[in-house]
Amino acid sequence: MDVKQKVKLVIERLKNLYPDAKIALKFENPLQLLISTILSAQCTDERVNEVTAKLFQKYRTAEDFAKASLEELAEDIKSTGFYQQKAKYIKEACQILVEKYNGEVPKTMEALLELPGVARKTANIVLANAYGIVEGIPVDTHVRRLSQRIGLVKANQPEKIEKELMEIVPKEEWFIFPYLLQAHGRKVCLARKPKCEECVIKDLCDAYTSKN
DNA sequence: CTCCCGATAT
DNA sequence: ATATCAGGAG
Repeated sequence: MDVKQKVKLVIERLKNLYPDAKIALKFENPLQLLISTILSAQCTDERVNEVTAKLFQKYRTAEDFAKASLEELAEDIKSTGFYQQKAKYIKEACQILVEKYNGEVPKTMEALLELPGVARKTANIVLANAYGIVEGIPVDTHVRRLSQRIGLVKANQPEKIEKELMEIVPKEEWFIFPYLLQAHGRKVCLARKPKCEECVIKDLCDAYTSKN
């Protein structure tokens, strides 16, 4: 089957299965989304939401984070893992926001990529969910795993995977696509033990059809 | 490529 | 015990 046709069927079936698929991180403004997304590296969204519920009470503006004690900030985000790195990223990124962007989160890919701790995946998420600007497809661990298992892409590096996906996923689906794969990745197409028998797209999946 | 790194599932 | 969780920097 043509890979573009396959993508359309995958999207159609997953939309039907997960009609409410959307970002799982809780945020009230672009700054909160930026911080949450940085924290979400190698950590479940659920835990990030637990941490940010308290964090965003304590730190309300980019200035608050920029002025924060590194040790204290690290302690505040400890349970998300990689806490020393993430604390530095957040503090330094917010210092840049204060100095260059009047304390606001910039709206361009170029400006976002200059922030420490922010690469394409994080930038794509912030642009799309805070500003409605869809320039690409954020490739996280779920998007990568499912895209490879199903056989939508051949590449291994996130940036190459994103490029391949942008060529086969219709642009109007770029926004919803990663959330559909994330929902399916968390409920059915698990990393360690995928529940292939209850999967609604197993007939389209290379990993499944090659084993059965 | 390695390092950062706590919490949970298996 | 080990793999994995909305990654990114050096």
